[in-house]
Amino acid sequence: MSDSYKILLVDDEKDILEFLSYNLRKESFTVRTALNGELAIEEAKIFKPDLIIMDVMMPEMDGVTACANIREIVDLKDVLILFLTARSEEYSELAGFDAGADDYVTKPIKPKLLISRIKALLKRNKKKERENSIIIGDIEVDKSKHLLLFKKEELHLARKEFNLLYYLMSVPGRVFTREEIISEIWKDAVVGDRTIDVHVRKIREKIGEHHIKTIKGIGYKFDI
Amino acid sequence: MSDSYKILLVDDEKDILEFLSYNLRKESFTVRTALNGELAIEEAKIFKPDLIIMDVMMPEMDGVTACANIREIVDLKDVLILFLTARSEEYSELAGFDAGADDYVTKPIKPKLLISRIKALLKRNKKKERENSIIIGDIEVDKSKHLLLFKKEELHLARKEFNLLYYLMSVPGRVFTREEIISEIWKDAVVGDRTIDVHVRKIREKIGEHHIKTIKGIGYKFDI
DNA sequence: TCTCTATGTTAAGAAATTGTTAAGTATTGC
DNA sequence: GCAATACTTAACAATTTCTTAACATAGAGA
Repeated sequence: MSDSYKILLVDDEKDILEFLSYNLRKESFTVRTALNGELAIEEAKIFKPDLIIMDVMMPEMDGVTACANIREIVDLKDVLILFLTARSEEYSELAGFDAGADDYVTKPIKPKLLISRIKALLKRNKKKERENSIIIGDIEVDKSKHLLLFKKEELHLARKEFNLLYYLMSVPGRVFTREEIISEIWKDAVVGDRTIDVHVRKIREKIGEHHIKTIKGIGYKFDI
Repeated sequence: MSDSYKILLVDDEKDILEFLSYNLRKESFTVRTALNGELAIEEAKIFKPDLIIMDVMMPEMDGVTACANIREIVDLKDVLILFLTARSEEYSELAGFDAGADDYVTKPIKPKLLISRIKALLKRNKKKERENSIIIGDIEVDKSKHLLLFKKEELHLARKEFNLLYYLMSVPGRVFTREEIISEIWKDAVVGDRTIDVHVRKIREKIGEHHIKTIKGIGYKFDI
């Protein structure tokens, strides 16, 4: 998996924390631990993990309560939460899902299974998040929102401009020929020679000159 | 559970279908069955179940493929899907979640466990559905009460206006195309070009101009 | 350096899209 | 069935987007 996901482990048994930490770090996750729900919340606020793996039964504050509390925190409301439960605790499962858990795994824990579950969870989540959005340097384009953020400022691009920028940014650094651009943005329509240039100019007006480079005789490319 | 949820059972072994049907009907679920993925899709289109319980390994079309296909069907994209897998098929689990499964249960099946899982799933889902109140900034819409609070003041929106606003607010910031809006609000009916605009205008009259943004050439979006 | 060609720039107006209004049609509740 | 409300349409206005044409400029190769 790409750039090291952060996982917060929460269990009151140190043996389990160590055992899981070892296995997760071996998979190159970044791991931190907490001994109960209360500590977990404090740690989560600072650590901002991608995933919290938490035992349901814990002293001080149990997993379900902790989970519900975490969901109230704006910064953490999208964090993934996976519960560990003893095989018999069927009740927990229900309560856990109600509190907003994303998955649960029954003890005794098989590391291999747990890791495949974790990867599945992270993958599902990633897919949702990044479907339409391209972020490069200080430029972010989101197709589903038709949004261009340039230095965190929202700018408006007309449809053709937006599609053109999005197309160029889809493979940064790659040169797109004029023919490719026309067949992507204008489909079958016939347009004059200067049309692309004018659109490029308008984009450059908004995000600066240097991001879209002209490759004379060939086409254009997006560069950082 | 309230008014009899509909469950579609899919397995190539008739014994299992009968065994599960019996147990589920005892819990007063409405049950139908299918013998493979292909038949399941056909049945699901008509039956519109709340939940599909499907074996991963099946002839004709396996569960994962069927699941992926079902997720493509608009009417069925929110149906719950629970997989049955042999204990050893760890692979299936991964593939299943990828294809959009909501849960899975390993064989051999313990009816009691399965039913508690089913209830948990349905409960989770119901909770989501019932949370049909959206609060964004000083605007609150509650679908079940057909209520619009704007700056704590109760305003009246006609049905189409309400549905349109609610739809746009369901994913704030996301642009909904005119086609999407029409197929959501008008279903199959054919309406003229200006109809949407007129409704948008009426909503804007009530909640102000800037919340619903026009993205020329694409559609509309709700923004804070 | 000169020349040729590809691209940059500008402004104008054509084209496309949406906004607005009012009137006509349909639906709903009583 | 009537009145009131909701919804749709059509005509036209307003706005934005897109393209073009004319000319300017830059860069590669002779």
